[in-house]
This record gives sequence, structure tokens and C-alpha cells, in this order.
Amino acid sequence: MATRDPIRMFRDYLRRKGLRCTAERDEIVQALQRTSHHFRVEDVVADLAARGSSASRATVYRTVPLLVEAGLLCVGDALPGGEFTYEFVHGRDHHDHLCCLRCHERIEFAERGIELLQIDVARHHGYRLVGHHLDLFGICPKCQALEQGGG
Amino acid sequence: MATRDPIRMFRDYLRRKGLRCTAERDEIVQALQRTSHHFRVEDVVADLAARGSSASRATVYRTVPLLVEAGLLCVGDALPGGEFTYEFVHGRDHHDHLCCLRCHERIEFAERGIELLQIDVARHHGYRLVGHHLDLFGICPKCQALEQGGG
DNA sequence: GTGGCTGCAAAGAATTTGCAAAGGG
DNA sequence: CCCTTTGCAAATTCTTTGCAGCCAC
Repeated sequence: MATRDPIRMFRDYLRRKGLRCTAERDEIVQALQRTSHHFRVEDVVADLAARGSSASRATVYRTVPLLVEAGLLCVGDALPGGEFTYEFVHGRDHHDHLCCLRCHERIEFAERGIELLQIDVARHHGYRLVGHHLDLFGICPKCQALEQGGG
Repeated sequence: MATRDPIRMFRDYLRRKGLRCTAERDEIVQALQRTSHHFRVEDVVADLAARGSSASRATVYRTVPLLVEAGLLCVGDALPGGEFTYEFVHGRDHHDHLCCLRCHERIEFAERGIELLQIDVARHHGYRLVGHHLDLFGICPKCQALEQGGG
């Protein structure tokens, strides 16, 4: 397994960018590993606070964009109020998402057929495909039921 | 051209849901047609204000989620500060994007096969599919050539 | 030793909400 | 008529920012 330590990956990224490796940044990455797979920034803040970490809310907010750029996080969908969800993508197989517009349930799926067609599209345009980002939006079964019941 | 009138599409949606067709909601859809293809909620608010529309900011915010669910709008990228961009989708004129990571060329494409598979995925999970957001990332032919030349 | 990083708390924005009045079906 | 929708503006909530001291390099 080539799964590398995410803390190390982030440090490598920071060094490449001439930024500094700090205890706070390490702690934030550790928090990502403890937090649920799909999470909000506030979840990380809460986790750190509960552990008595020295990393503050502001530092978390300042670090998240770096983590996204480093490839450790993906931006997910938005919650009412404009808050974002993120996904910790380190060391996991690629997958796409099916999201409920109502309750924001987030189902992961991998569809070989779609990926193959993507390769076709890229090739048709002469592109060498590197990656993709696919979100499907819809209404989940539960919310559909509520709808008919009189939601 | 099979493109249906978006106002009518929205009204149909509202009726299906037992919601009401109002002048304000019509005006918001009209504003979408005037606003640039990718826009922010505040752009719509500004457009309506400039026209002296009776639709207020609150109403716009309350209507946008309905438009997304109705399939007339797609959620686009997020801006710093948590603000969203939206995209006005004309019925079946929907398209996805193929982006070059080097030169940021942005090609639009529509691949029926992918869309059909998406419907399958959604159905398999019991979801009613409303929309999707797909970006392919790669290297365009020109940049590939430069690469080999010694980029 | 230097320049980036951090915490704190207040500022800044975007979005939501409550309530009474107006209007669609 | 009943129930949804609306406007207004305050409230809520997420995110950014300014500054002084600390710390990685």
C-alpha cells in the first residue's frame, strides 16, 4: 500500500510552497483523521477544542484552503446558510457523490461506465485526462416521502 | 428548438409541488435571462432592484433553492466568503466542462451517455435526480505539445 | 534574526427568520 | 376563504481581518 502519512504529505506541500510546518497545522490534519469523512469546518474546530489543542478557529479557517490546494481535502456541497462541507480524500479510492438537496445526505458511488465515457470525451478533444469532479443533486427517498406526506 | 420557456417550466414545477405562481417568481426567472450566464444571488437582486421589481432580496433567496430543484439553476463554484455562483440552465442545453489545468482553456461538452448513467445511479439509490455538476480536468493538446517540447 | 504564523475578538458578509398584510387557487 | 408568499429589517451564522507576540527555519 502506497498510502502515505497525510501529515507528511501536508508538510511536503508546505515546504514546496515555502510555508512553515507548525504544530497547529499538524494537529489540524490529525483532527481530519478523527472527524467524520464528510465534515464542516466547525466540526474540526470542535474536535480541536475538545482536545484542548492550541489551534484556534481562525487558524483552522486559514488552513483549510491550504489543505484543499494540497489535495488532502475536497470541497463538498453547501448547507443552508452557505456553510460548506469538506471531504478528507487522503488514501481513499476515488468516488463521486449523490447529494440530497433537502437533507444533504451524501452518498458515495463509483460508476465505471461514467469514468470510461469521460475518458472518451477527453480523448475526443485531444485531452489527456487527469481527474474529475462529479456531484449529482437530487431528492433522497426519505425527503420524497415527506414531500408527499405534506412537507 | 425544443427549448421551452423557462417561466413556464418553473410554473409547471410550482404547480406540481402545489406551490403558487406569483409575479415575483416570474420576475426572478426573467432576471435570470438578463443576468450573465454565471452569476451570484446578489446579481439577481441588483438586476431586480434596478428594474424596480417588487421582488425583494429575501424573496430571491427563498426562490433560488426552488429554481435549483426545478432544474433551472445549477450551483456553480464558491467564492471566498462562502458566496456561491449559479448557472442558469436552459432546459436541455445543459453542458459540462473540460478544463485544461495548464492554460485553463474551458471546453463545454454534452455527453448523453454520461447523463443516462447518472440517472441510473440516482435511480439505484432511490433518488429523484435534479441536476449535476461535472468538471473534467486534463491537459489540452497544445499544452501536451509544449510539454514534450520541453515545457 | 527575519518573516511567516497564531490567538483573540471584533468586523464583515451572506443568508435566514418572524410577523402581519396581500394574493393565488 | 385558506394557506402560501411577501417585504422589511433584525438576527444569525459563517468567515475574514488587524495586531502584537511567538516560532520555524
